[in-house]
Amino acid sequence: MSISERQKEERALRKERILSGALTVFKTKGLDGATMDEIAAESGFGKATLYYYFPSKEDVFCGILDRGWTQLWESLEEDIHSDTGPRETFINILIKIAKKAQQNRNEYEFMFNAPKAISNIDDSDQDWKSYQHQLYAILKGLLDDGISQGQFPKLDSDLMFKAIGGLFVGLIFMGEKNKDITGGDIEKLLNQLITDPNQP
Amino acid sequence: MSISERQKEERALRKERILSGALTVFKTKGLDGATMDEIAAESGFGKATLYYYFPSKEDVFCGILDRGWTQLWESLEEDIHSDTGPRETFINILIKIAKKAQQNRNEYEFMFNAPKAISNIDDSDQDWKSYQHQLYAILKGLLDDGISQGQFPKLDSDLMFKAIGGLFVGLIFMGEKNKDITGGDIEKLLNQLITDPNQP
DNA sequence: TTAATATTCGACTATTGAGTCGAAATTTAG
DNA sequence: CTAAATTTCGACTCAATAGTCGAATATTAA
Repeated sequence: MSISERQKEERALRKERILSGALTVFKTKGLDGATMDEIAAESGFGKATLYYYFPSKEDVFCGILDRGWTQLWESLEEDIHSDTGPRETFINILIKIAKKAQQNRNEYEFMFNAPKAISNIDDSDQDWKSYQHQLYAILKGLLDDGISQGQFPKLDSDLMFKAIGGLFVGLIFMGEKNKDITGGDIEKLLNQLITDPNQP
Repeated sequence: MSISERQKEERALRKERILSGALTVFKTKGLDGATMDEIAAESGFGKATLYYYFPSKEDVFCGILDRGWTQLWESLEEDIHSDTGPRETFINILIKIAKKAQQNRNEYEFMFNAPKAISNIDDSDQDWKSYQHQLYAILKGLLDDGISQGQFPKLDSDLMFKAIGGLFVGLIFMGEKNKDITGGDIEKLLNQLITDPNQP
């Protein structure tokens, strides 16, 4: 008579609920401004209950990142393993991330910005970090291949990666306005700004 | 027998010392992680002395931003008022900022990233904010002009501004490596990535 | 029904850190 | 030299908040 499947699911659902509440509070109050009391109130539990599901505030925090990066990674796998050329794959992935980021802006803003604001004892033994690194490695690889195949301007790929990464983050997250950027906009921008030397 | 000129200067110097110490602590501990005790220790004063020079922690914080944005603004004025075309002026300014950012990386990282981490009662009555806005307005204007003169790709200038802003920040601040990007690199990247339709 | 198990929670504790206080040391000016 | 003004500071207060405790409630399984 161990825990039933349904019990597991409900527990997971409650965890989700807490993570959502936490995200809301983090968004409005910032990482340190958010208190466990507020998160508890927002998610509809007593504070002590939070600690029944998560051992610490930091674990709530990492829970959000884990969920986000895992989901993102999974949703990208088909694109990653497609057999289109590096340039197309690269751009497809960026567009897909952009779309997901627009649908869940708070979550993605958190995923992309929050980690910088930590200096804790997380010697990269966090799940989300491995997903993040894998994704970055894939993108870097596509960029390298694309450059060597002449599909991108011939530039140092590290530099290019930084530039595109920054460009991308700026595009999605900069500015208060929520005038939605369409997938088309992003595609156009990427194609305009990252010129393909083969297409004159 | 009011305060002498020398006294004023020394006081300003002590303030500088405190700001530098604060910057060091902010860099290692983060905005909220940094304590006034640490800042005091780092800058070589007792804590109470800090409060003799700055009324609150937030004022220390804003002091750094004020100093940074004011200096940056002043150092850019000649470029802003030069009579080169919009594209060239635009790129010159970016290159200049990049160079300054490399010389004072901590300060500039703080200037560009820290403000996001605040949600306080600073209804834009801060000096630094006005300098920041002015600078952004100038850049936006140059971009608009450049686009209408056909010196940039024909794209929505808001979008373009976000993209270039992000690209720039990514280029300077992303990645842990401190392999210095040369001014030449940046110029090359800007010219490669932001293609000039007139130069085929 | 009943006992074990799982879940919930408000009140409490313990720590941390911003800002204050009043007194001491130093500098200035006459 | 002396008194006023300036500068310095360690010790203290006080509020905020992460995390704990033990008891209460709800659910499950037999």
